[in-house]
Amino acid sequence: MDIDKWKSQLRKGLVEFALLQLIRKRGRLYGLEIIEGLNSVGLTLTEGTLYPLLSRLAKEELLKPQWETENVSGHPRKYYSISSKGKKVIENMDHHWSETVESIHSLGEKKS
Amino acid sequence: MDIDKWKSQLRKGLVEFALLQLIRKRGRLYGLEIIEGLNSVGLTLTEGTLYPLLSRLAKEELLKPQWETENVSGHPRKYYSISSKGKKVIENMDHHWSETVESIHSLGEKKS
DNA sequence: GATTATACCTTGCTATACAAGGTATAATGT
DNA sequence: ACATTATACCTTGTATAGCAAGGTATAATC
Repeated sequence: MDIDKWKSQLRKGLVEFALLQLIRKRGRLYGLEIIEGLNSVGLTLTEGTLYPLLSRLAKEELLKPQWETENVSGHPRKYYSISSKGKKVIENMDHHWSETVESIHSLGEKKS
Repeated sequence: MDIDKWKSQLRKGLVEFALLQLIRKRGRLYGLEIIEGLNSVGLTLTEGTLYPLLSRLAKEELLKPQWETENVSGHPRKYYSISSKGKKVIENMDHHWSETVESIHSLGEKKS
C-alpha cells in the first residue's frame, strides 16, 4: 500500500505547523523533546526532518535558539522558543488551517 | 511573508486526498471540472499540479480514466471515476486524516 | 579507558507543487 | 476560407520538504 508515501507527503508543511504550536504551548523545548512531544500525539517525525526544520525556522527568526550547558547532564541542549514574529506567523497558520479543515470536511459530505 | 510557501507545502498530499474525495462524491469528473470544484471550496491548484497527479492516480489504478469525444462540444474530455481499489485507499486516508486533525487540535489546546 | 546514553547535525534520495509554455479540437468572427 | 478565441489536456524545469543512514560530541557508567 502506497498510503505511507502519501502520509509522508501530507507531513510536508504540517510538521512545521505542529512544531510551532507545540513550542508555543510548552514555552521552551529542545530537539529530542520536540520529537517526543509530537510522537506522543501521533505525529511521527525523525531527526533528519527535525533539525533542518529547526535551523530554517531559526534562520527565518520564527524561533529563538539558546544553548544550555549548565544544569544539564550529558550533551548540551539547544532550546527553542517562539519569537514575536513567530507568534504572528502561527496565527496566520491557525487561520489557514481552520479553513483547510473545513474545505476538506465539505468535500466529504454526502452529495453536493 | 513566506506563509505562501508553507501553504504550498501543506498542499502536498492534501490535494491528492481532496481530489479523491471530490470525485467520489460527484461520481465522474474531467480535469478542468476538478480544478473548479476544488477552487470553489477554497483549495487552489493549477493544471501543472493536477494533470501529473491524475496520471499517477490512474497508473496506480485508484482512478479509471475514460475519453469522451461524443456529446461534447470543443476539445475531447478525459473523465475520471474512482476504482474499487481507490475506494479502499480513500477510506484509509479518511481515517488517517481524522487522526491528524485531532492531533493538531490537541496541540492547539491551552497548556498541557 | 571502553562502553553506553543522550543530543545535535549532514548527505543523498525521492516525491510533489507550481509557473510557464506547448498541443489539439471545434466554434465563432470577418 | 482563414484567423481568432475558448476549451481542454499535457510537459519541462525548479524549489522544497521528509526521511533513512551515517556522523560528531559530551558526560555518565561499567
